[in-house]
Amino acid sequence: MSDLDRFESKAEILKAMAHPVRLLILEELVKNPRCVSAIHEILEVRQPNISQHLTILRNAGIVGSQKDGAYRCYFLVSPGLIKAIFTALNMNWPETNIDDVRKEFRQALEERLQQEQSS
Amino acid sequence: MSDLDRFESKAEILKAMAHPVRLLILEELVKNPRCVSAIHEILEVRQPNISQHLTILRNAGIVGSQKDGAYRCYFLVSPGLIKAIFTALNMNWPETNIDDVRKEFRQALEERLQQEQSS
DNA sequence: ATTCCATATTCGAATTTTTGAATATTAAAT
DNA sequence: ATTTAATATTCAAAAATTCGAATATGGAAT
Repeated sequence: MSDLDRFESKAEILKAMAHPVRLLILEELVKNPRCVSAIHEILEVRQPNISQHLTILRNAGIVGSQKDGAYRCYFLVSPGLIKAIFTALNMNWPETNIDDVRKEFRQALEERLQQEQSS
Repeated sequence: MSDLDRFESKAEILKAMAHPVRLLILEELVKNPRCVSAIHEILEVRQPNISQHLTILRNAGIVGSQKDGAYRCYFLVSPGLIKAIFTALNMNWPETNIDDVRKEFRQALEERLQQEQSS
């Protein structure tokens, strides 16, 4: 497994989430499973487009679906994952102090130069 | 602020992260600030392409940079956010049980139908 | 001054994403 | 059987992404 392959599937998940409409859908599904028309009601987006976005989420393994009569119920496959990402995005994270960076960087740079010499 | 606008900037962050090369870069920056050539060494990708990916991360506000002589040091603006997302992606989350979903869905569906009647 | 090293930018082609429009499918209701 | 409601699919055009190739910039070293 190459180094890049390790991130293939994670990039897929993030890419599938990386759209405002799909985030809104996911926010709703965090609360409850929902059918398409319920999602349609809270989103000024045409129904076929919602189905298209749901297909993207399904193909990424983020949502699953289950038929119930004429309705189709969508739900989160791993609610914990989605909740954790939402929580992370909603948090007020401290930002890096630029002076700390400079020290760390110098150190990392020196390490790299030493390795270069020893090879 | 429309409902969709609430997710505009979060989608931007996720989109910027949603690429294997950029995830690998971020994984490295979680450990230490790094210059472009250090990143280049651990990634079989041409240097201009790495700069392009770094530009995407910078435009999304995910990384910052600081000149140091001929080098340019890249670092995470909010390391906590990136770490939290990595942690979430690396966890082994339990998956939804389909039978639980059915109950929840029925309930949500009924709520929706009642609201419809009352309006 | 010139060369070398680190990094950035520009351009263009290939690919992918996005969305509306139209249409199809399937189950429920009459 | 038709109609209606819920959802999905297909197609096409516009927009955005990706990445290599070539080139540019700017600092360091000789």
